[in-house]
Amino acid sequence: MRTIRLYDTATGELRTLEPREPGRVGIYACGPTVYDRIHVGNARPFVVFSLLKRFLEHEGYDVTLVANVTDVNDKIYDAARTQGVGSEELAERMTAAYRADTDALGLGRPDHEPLASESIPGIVELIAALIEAGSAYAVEGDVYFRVRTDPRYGSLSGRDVDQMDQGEGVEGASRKEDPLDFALWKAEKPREDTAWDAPWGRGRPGWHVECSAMAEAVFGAGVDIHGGGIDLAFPHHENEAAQTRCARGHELAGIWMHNGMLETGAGAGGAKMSKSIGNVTLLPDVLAEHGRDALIALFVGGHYRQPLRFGPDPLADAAGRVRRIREAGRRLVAGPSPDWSAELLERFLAALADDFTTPAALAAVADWVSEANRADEPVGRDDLAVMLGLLGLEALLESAADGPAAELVALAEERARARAAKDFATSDRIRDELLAAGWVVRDGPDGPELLPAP
RNA sequence: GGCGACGUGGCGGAGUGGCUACGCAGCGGCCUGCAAAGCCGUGUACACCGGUUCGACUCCGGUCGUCGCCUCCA
Repeated sequence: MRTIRLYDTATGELRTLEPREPGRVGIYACGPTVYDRIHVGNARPFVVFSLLKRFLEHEGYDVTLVANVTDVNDKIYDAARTQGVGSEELAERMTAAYRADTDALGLGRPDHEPLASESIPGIVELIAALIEAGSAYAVEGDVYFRVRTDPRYGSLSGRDVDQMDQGEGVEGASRKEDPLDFALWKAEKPREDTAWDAPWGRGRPGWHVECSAMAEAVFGAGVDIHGGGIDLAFPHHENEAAQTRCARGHELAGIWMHNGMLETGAGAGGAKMSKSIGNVTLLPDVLAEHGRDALIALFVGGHYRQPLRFGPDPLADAAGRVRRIREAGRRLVAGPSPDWSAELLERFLAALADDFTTPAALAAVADWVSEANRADEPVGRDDLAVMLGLLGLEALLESAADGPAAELVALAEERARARAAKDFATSDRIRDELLAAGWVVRDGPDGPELLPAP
């Protein structure tokens, strides 16, 4: 196994991955709150952590990836009320949509996808432990986390508790001992249609506590990598970390790994893609219009920690990259790759081992493609298949499922005859007809062939 | 205001104290009846100002600017 280094948000530096249990890596990635279809920004962590899992497995680790779904939340109550449906019904429908949308990315599923609504016993137990430890208190059916009992609070996101904005949240402000405190449990309210019994009263969990509970349900005492979007670092992950620390006496995560945001708009800087801003593009729409390969190529074309410009132009760039790789793939043969490939494969893997730098890995792929295109001998595809597989682009080596219809083949043959007779007017006319039917004619040394039009 | 990330060639985007990243687009050429695909060649790039150094795009300080978080957010 090579040394793998990842940037840890908590320490602000690259750290060597040293799993708690040798050979096994646990990853917990925060998933979406399901009150609507997910947008492409939500897809980034799904892609990043799915691909990280592939790489770690390639390096010989046994990897368990957990990505939760938040299905109990104020937003869900609000959306359900607006639509006049039950919140459970909406959450179930949107969870199914989330699964379908991420399935379409073609990266497989995480090993576990716990739901908050199915994790209540563990959540209640964790809250009880916090109350027992003096780090939480019940007030009128709510339970709040006592932030100042955690001396390390703020260490993940680099904040000083005493300098934090003391702005009062509207909710529960009068019941909190300290404005910094946050809700672990919220007492049932008249217009909410899901609630569970708990020792301090009927209600439902706060957002942050579910992740601490679900992570320990799968991994026990801590997880090697805990991740999600950088916008979750505070307060969500900070609060998760505090809960686990105060209830269990150990850190929740070894390495905190956060992906950057998608940005929209042209020019220098953009605006974060966000449901609250309303500049979102739904994942299924992107997949339908541009295909999953272009989207994944766009994602791996940037470093996961950096903000990524999203829009038609970046997608078109990515599509161009995809096209070139696919073209090269058409000329490859099955079997081991030539000697020159080893160095490029190593460069590729080293790039991933160095804070999962997929753009540098992709550069190795590009160089591999150039080398293969230059080769006079048939080139074996094995190493390229490994690299593309680790980037989630294995489909680029698959040939088109269906060939052209019989009448188009006949047309192409007619054109070949015209061309042989140097009747170029006819052959060019037929070529246009074929193009209109969605097929490009390419006259190669072995005769013409029909390819799906881009 | 506080904290964090960052400012690289037309666009996107890695990286490094002295040596071609890479992709897309462009230009010239080869190949082709013409295309397409491919190949070859081609770009005074590193926000600004100081400092350290034999040498900085790369280190240090400052300035300006962008983005994120500080409220739900991947």
